[in-house]
Parts: sequence; C-alpha cells; structure tokens
Amino acid sequence: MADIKTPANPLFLREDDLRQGIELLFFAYRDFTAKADQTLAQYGFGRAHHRVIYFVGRNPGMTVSDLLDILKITKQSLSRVLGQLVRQGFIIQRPGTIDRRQRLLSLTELGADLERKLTEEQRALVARAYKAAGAEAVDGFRKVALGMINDTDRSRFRPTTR
Amino acid sequence: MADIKTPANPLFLREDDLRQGIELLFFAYRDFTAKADQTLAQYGFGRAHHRVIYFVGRNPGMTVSDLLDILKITKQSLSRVLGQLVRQGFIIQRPGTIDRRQRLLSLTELGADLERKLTEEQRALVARAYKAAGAEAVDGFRKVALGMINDTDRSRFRPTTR
DNA sequence: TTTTTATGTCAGCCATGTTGACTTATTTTT
DNA sequence: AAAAATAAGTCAACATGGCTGACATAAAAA
Repeated sequence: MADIKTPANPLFLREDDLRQGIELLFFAYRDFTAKADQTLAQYGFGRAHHRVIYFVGRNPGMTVSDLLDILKITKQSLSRVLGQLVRQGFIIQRPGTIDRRQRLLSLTELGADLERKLTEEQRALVARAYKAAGAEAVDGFRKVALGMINDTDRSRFRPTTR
Repeated sequence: MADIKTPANPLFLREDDLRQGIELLFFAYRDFTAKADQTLAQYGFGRAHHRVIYFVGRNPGMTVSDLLDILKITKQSLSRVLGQLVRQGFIIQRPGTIDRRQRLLSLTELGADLERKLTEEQRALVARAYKAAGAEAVDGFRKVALGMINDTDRSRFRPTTR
C-alpha cells in the first residue's frame, strides 16, 4: 500500500508542472546573472568574461581546450575575451610542462580578487535560496539540475552521495 | 535528538556546495537552451524570439508592457523581435477593448505550432529530469529555484502548496 | 619526415542587448 | 476643455558575444 509504483505519467509530470519548471529555470537564471552583470559592467566586462574568470579560478592550470569544452563556444569567441583578460592582467598563461603547446591558465592576484567579488554575490544568492529551502530541498534541487545536464558534463559533479 | 535545529551555517552551505550550485545552474541552463536554439535557427529565429513566443503563448492577450516586465529588456529590443514575429504571421496584435492604446498579443495558428514544437523539446527535457529525480526532489527543486527569483516575479508562481 | 594537435589571428557576419530622441494615439488628471 | 501622463512604436547608433572561414606557428605524435 505504501509502495505503490509511480504510474507511467505521475502527477508532477503534468503539462502545467513542466511549464512551471521551464519558467523557474528562466526566471532563476535571469536573476542569478543580473547582479554579477552589474559588477562586470564597472570593469568593462561582460558575462563571457565572468565565465572565463570563474572556470579558470575553479580549475587553475586548465588548458584552453579544457575551457572550450566547458563553455561550448568557438575558440575565436573565447580568444576575444581571454585575450582581454590576459592583456589586462587578470589571467596569466604559462606553457605546459609536459606538452609545451598548451597554455595553462590561471588567475593573477587581480583576477582572483575579481573572481571573489563576482562569485561572492552569486554564492550569497545561492546561499539564501538554499537556506530558505532547507537541506532536503537542496538535495532535490541537485538531483533535478543534474538530470538536465548532458552525460559528459554531469560527470564533472561529485556523485550525489553526500 | 531528531529535531536538532540547523546551526547558523549548516553543512550544505559550505563554499564548495555553493559553488556547485552555481555550476549546476550554469550547465543546466546551457543544456536547457541548446536544443531549442537549434530548432529556432531553422526558422531564422533566436532565443529572443523563443521567449516572446513562449510567454505570449502562456499569457494570450497580454500587453506589450506585460511582456517587457517579464523579459526585462528595453522596448526597442523587444520591438525588433516582436515586429518580425508579427510581420511573419506568428503573432497577432489587436487593440485593447478597455484601453485602446494597448496592443494585446496572441499567437496565430502558425505561432502556436512553433510554440508547441519548441516547448515540447524543453518539456521533454524537464520531464526526463523530473522523472529521474522523483516527486520529492522536484519539490525541492521548486523551492530552491523560487528562492533565487526576485520577490515580484516569485509571485507569478502558484503557492508551493500542491 | 610527415601528419596531427593546441593555440592564435584576421576578417566579417549576425543576434540581441543598450541609450537617446522623438512621434502618435489614447487615457487620465486638472 | 486643456494639459499631462501613458502605451506603444520608430530611427539611429553602438557594444557584446556568438558564428564561419581561412590561415599561421610551434610542438607532439605517427
């Protein structure tokens, strides 16, 4: 009685619920990026710069190819923002030691400062939402979000076991 | 023993967890939009067109101002894509009956067809993620996502009570 | 030695955001 | 009735950040 199998089309998969899911993503992402965008504008940077700074900060010593795989944009598009960040001293490139064709990317002090500033804002937003929702809801959020991510990138995240 | 209050800084608010939350949003949104973008390209449309088609489909008879409030872009930006959609017969405008300055927006048959096609893809993605995560996780996802949305737009969603 | 790979560059195109100035029709306020 | 405010639209110019295509260089791999 307690363990009735969920039917093929359970209640939470009604059209309206799925639409709501779509809208939640739209509004959440819109507001999630809004604040950082303002900060970036003060530096003359855009969202693309933020992504680069973020992921390089998260994976110091990563290669340009690594970054391209994550961002899923062309190297020409990346080159534009990456070049600016390097020239303005937010990111340094050094040749790979094993493979000297590679350019290993990391943040400078300046870059790390900006990264902290930007990420701090977003962390605060996530923290507020997490706190308000509670630990259990956070687990649910993780599961659902992971399910929307393609298999390759899903494996970037540590297994759901906490 | 079972009802220990969560401390001021519970485990799921550790820096790494918050970063993970940030990344989940980034990857989920990236993959969430990828498929529809491909379909749109076949029509010579972009993501901006999709948003307009989506929200007009969702709120038939909405005004231009309503749409601007949701999208949070300028009327000049909206005008570009809205104009194309109207001229190409995806959306019709009719003057408001109470306030004749308003232009009430709705989808034509053609627009509704495209809306269904686009939304169907995203609904399938959300459905897959929801199904894999389970009803409880979906509730958690909703709570967290709602917490990231500003107060005004949060009230667009029906109360969390199911 | 040849081929492939990692990275970078130049040039140009497109979509979509912005600001600012101005118009028209209609409603609201005075 | 006149004046002000509002809903919508328009023109022009500019910035960001995607894209394609072609080509270059250095280093690694075959």
